[in-house]
Amino acid sequence: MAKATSSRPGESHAPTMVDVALRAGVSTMTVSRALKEGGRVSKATREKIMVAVNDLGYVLDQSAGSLSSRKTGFVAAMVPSLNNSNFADTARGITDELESTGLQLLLGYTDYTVEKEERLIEAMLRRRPEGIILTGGAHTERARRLLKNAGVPVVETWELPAKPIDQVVGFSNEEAMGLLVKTLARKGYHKFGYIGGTTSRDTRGSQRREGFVRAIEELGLPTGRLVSFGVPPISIEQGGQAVVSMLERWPDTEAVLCVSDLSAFGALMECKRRGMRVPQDIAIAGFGDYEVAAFCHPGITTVNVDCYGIGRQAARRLIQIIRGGEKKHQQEIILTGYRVVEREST
Amino acid sequence: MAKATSSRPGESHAPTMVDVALRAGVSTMTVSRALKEGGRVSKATREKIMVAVNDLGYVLDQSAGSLSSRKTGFVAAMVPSLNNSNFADTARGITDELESTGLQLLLGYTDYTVEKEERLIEAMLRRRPEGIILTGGAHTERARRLLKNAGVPVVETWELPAKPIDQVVGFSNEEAMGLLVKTLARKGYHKFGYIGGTTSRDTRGSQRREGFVRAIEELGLPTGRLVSFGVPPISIEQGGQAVVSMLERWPDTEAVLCVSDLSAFGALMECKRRGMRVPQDIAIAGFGDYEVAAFCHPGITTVNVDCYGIGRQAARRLIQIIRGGEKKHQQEIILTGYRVVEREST
DNA sequence: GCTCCCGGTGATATCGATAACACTACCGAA
DNA sequence: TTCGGTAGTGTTATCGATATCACCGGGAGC
Repeated sequence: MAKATSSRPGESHAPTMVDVALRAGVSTMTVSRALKEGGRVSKATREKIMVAVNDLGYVLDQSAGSLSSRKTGFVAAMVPSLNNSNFADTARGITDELESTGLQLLLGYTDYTVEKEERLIEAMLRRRPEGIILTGGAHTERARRLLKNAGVPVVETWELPAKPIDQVVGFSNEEAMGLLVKTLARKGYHKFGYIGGTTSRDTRGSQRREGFVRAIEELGLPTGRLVSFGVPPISIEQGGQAVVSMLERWPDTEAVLCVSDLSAFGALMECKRRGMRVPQDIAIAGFGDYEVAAFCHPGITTVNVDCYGIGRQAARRLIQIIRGGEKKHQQEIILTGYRVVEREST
Repeated sequence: MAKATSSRPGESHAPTMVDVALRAGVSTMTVSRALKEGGRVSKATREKIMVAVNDLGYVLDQSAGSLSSRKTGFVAAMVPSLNNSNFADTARGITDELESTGLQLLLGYTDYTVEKEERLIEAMLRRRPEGIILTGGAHTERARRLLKNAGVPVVETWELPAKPIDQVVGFSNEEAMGLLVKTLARKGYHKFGYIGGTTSRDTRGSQRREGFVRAIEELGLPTGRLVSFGVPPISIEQGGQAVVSMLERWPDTEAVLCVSDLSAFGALMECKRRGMRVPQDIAIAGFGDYEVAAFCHPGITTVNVDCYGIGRQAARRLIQIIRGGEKKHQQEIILTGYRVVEREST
């Protein structure tokens, strides 16, 4: 019999499992089992319990549950920004993959800084997540230490870090941008310019820029046409301003590659506003294959990245490790695809 | 003295407060106080404790903390979609407002359905959030019951529900769309068309449509030019397809109003692709003032909504209630602003 | 007929923190 | 001197669930 440590009739605090157990005439342990997936409880008992649960409007308290089971059911994920549709897709991929597993996402955004990321990691770790998903491979030393101590699987995404913490799901931004350059060079473009943000906060942006520079050098094309404008993530408006600056300094530029589709779109609109023909007068390409790139006029050539897939695969890998119970799991590096999408802007 | 219920040397599970207390030579209670904001602990003791915390790499376990303090520090928020920059802004507003308070956001997306919202609410309630933020006023009966039982403050946002659950932070979508119609009518447009999604899943979309219809009727303008296309949220591509359908059925339409800027952008691009001049041949307006509307060419006339402010104010109101400890708080309805932004597309 | 095993259930001991209260110095005011 | 007040600390009792082990009855296998 369950102990009668229940609510006094007058007071109405939220019902607990004890209340349910009393009402159904069973022990709390049986209630606990009935509310779980694989709980071995007879059909009759389960029904009694469900009736009691509905009558009382009982909702399981997972805070208490996680304490005793030592499983919180949380997965923490950090993205640079919630407003970037690429990362929003990744977040959606994570959520969708987690949905069937009963794991819940703790989502935070770092605003593209490792300092905020560090604080966020610390806050998240207080919730004892069973796995952690990060964007990129740049972290503070302290963040690395915290993650190591936490002893939970970590997935870095969207890049191929030189010194991975644990798991990786991503692609080489450098190679992807290099592929874009080569694709356009093959079409006959010769004088390439690059538009990106000013600082190195956005490591993916820096890698794309490096990929651009290296590809240009390898192909023996004119170098040096690099415009840095605005703190990442560089906006549509800043893309427009940057292309103006590009044309002032190097008016004969034939093709402008941008760190993202948003800046490319801004550049495109600014060129059209100035009466330039795209791609006849100037070709423009972006990165990320945002929806706007496909449906603006002319459509923007870009690099499509499997954002949603990155999220799903990162989550899937975490689930494997968490549910697999591998004590010492293998490091795994999962490459995700990308491809150049050629449209009318080049 | 603290009891010595600590880890055996060989095994290395994560350190607990007991480990810290032992190492610092104090009780766990003192450690707990030292790690809290307003904890009254002597400077010397706090320093000893901090040394121990760093040595051990200790991180507070909030799961355990919330159980005993009966405060989880969670706020749950549900938005229709993570990929919509308007809602992303709201989510950012919530996060930013919560940041300084130590409250943490549990974010979920409903995919524009009340059924998924209901499941999400149930899942969130298991985490015992101290407050809940919803988008819109349409919920299942069961969801309403769950929320009532939970006994925590609830904020509905982005609309003015006819039957509010508790707090409200939003505006009238109907009036906002009506204002847009009247503004354009004043410029001389006469034959108005409307483009929106097919179902009523998107209640804000339905309200905007109603606002459109009512304004047209009040002004005595030609009615009936309504195109429904695609399941909300209607995409850029669908906006383009919808405007084609509009022009086929009512070729003399002078101004097309769209449920959102994305569909307006799609419509705009499709018109340009077909060689139409905007606004001379056809005027186009959207809703939401997305970044793309401001920087595409021509810029799209739209209704600016304070998305970020909705998030901040919703969170602020929750914090007031939570921290204020008002047992029976007042219902409050906070109106957020909107304004028509006229650009070249009309 | 006797084990053995297994489905179904209950009792007990935690999980890791904090609330609440108790206690000790030590201060200044009456 | 005595008393109240306060800063700093410790002790104890939970918070609400679940892991674990124990127990019981009945069918299968010999």
